[in-house]
Amino acid sequence: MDTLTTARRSHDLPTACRSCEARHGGVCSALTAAQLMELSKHSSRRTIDAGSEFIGQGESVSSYSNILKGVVKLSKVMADGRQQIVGLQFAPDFMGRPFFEQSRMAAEAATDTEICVFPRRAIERLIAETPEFEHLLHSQALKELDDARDWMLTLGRKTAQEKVASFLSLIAGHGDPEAEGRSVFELPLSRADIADFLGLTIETVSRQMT
Amino acid sequence: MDTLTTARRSHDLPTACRSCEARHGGVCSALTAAQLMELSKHSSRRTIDAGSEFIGQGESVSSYSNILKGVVKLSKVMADGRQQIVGLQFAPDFMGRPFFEQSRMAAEAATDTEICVFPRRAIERLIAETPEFEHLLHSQALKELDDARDWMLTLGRKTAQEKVASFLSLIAGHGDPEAEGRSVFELPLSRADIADFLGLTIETVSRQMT
DNA sequence: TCCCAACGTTGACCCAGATCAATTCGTCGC
DNA sequence: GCGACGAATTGATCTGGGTCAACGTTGGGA
Repeated sequence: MDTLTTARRSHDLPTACRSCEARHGGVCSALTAAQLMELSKHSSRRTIDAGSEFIGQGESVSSYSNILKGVVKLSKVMADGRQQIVGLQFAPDFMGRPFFEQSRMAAEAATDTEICVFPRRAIERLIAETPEFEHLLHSQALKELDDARDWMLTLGRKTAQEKVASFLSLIAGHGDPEAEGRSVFELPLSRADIADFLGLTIETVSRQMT
Repeated sequence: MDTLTTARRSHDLPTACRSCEARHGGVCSALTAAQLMELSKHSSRRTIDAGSEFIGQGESVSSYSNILKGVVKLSKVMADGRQQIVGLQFAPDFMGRPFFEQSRMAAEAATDTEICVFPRRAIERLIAETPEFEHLLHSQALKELDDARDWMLTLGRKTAQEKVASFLSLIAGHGDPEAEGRSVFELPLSRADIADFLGLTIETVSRQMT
């Protein structure tokens, strides 16, 4: 794509989308300027503080969203309180389970997070009328499925030490590209979160880190 | 859909598809008779004996397939031999990772299995030209993702006893509908397979079953 | 400045499930 | 019918990681 086209296009873009990270890597990249304009009329930005849960397990949700900044934990809780994190999402991931209104897990901000929220109806219309949009959602779902299956191997067959190592390598892979090559990086999750992600206890995580 | 339409349509169908289970529940249901006819020219049936691996981990695959009968295990193996089953597929599931040629896991028939094999190219053309086809693939991917995440909770947080119970309930749910309500049903997997699925050893599985 | 609460680390002990080993069951070929 | 081999069960023992408890450390609020 040449710079001229990009420049002309961005002129027609909704203000909110002009400098949006999700505009390029995310699902919005499948949309025309006109579709973006229409969608942006019904969408809104929202910031979420670290630690606050914004979708509850079993809750019925009438919106989808894109992550613009931050890390989101997807987790499942059992009746007795045992918890397992089943996915981590980073910008510019799309959040929400297409074609199913009830959420089968909770979503909680692991760091301070910013999202762009779309009404369910608007997204479903776009899916129906723009095959390229569904294609991107499909690709993301396949990517998440690959990740989930890799993680099943970690959960089922690795030792505590290997689990922690796998976690660190996962985080390093999603880290700030500016920190690339650096030997120190920031952990977006607390020990308790890491434990829930790895199927361990916080004590074991702590011991393995030392 | 009325019976007349069905009857007329099935007249135009490729012989192989006439009595195919996957014709209705599976991805083929998104295709027109003409597309099916075209696809069937390049596709072939294949039977696989229980226990034989037909896609190796890391192998590059040039075909997709539909399961017509039987149960298929998807598994990941570590360098030292530790193995984890990361998915089970039943008729009429579609098998293969769209848009990615290299298989990240092995596929092995758990029971005697029959599949309908399609060349990669033919499927990718269909995806590109038939949004409804990609929609069904997308739906199946989302379903598999839901299953994988449920299983992560089982692997990470349940006791051996709960794992076995979850496994039995999973199998019962996919069982022969004719056996519905029956208190006895057949296990399509060996103890070793169950252990690999649950992240346990065969001894533990055996003890929990008693 | 000093609390206090949340988070993290460290230690002592224990148990679920792994490991190792022996035995039984089932089914196939002869 | 009879070995023989693989799958399943059963038993004895060991250990990785869970549990419980005490103790830093950090940071925000009065």
